[in-house]
Amino acid sequence: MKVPGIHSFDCTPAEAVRLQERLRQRVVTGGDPGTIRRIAGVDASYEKGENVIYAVVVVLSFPDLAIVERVWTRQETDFPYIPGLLTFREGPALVEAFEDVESDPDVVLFDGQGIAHPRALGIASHMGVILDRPTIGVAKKLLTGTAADPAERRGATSPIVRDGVTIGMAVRTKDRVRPVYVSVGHKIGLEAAVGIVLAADRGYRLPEPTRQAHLYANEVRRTGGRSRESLQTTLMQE
DNA sequence: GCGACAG
DNA sequence: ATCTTGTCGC
Repeated sequence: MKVPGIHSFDCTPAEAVRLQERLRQRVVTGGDPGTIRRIAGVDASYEKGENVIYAVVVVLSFPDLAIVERVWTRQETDFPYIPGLLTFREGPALVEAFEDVESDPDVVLFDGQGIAHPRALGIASHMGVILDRPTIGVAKKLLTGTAADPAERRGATSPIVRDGVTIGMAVRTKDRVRPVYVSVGHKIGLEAAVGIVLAADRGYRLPEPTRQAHLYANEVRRTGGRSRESLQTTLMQE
């Protein structure tokens, strides 16, 4: 994929906050991707004590959700994990991974927040602006705002509210299992985002794109991308 | 000042 | 995110 370099990630935490406040104005919080044929999931994994990050992008067909492409990258990071500044830690590696993606995903799911963020620019929104394509944030925990617990049945929802404004939706993707927190990333509305997350879920807490990305990220970290399953992708990158 | 705090 | 086995419950 062509990823137009919008800005540099080389900055201090204070500069990062200012950049977020500027970029938030470029986020489009409405719309609908239309017919979806390809949906991608993104995730990152780390080497325990070192500053090494493995970032992956997994593209699946939709609505059948069969894996059609998997890309991974290994990169060193300097930026520490700071709540609210996750993109500055994982962004560089993610951009590198996306540059190797050959498919053309209609929407991308991220492991983290979209606009349900202190400055309305979680990793899904930020990357959405960088990639200029529809994105959705699917987080396992809230960063800001509050939400009542959704009914226990799969499909139940409850709005994530902050200052009286709905910034996302707690979504029960599996009966009696903790909900995931969905928020608009870029170029999509909340209703469409929730519908896509549920349509991309196959009975696990996490929707397939994100779940597969998580599994793959751990696989390449533990095997150095040399496992049998990823041999083909590995050879293509070498 | 104190507590909270995506991955 | 990562370090880690079995175990209780649907």
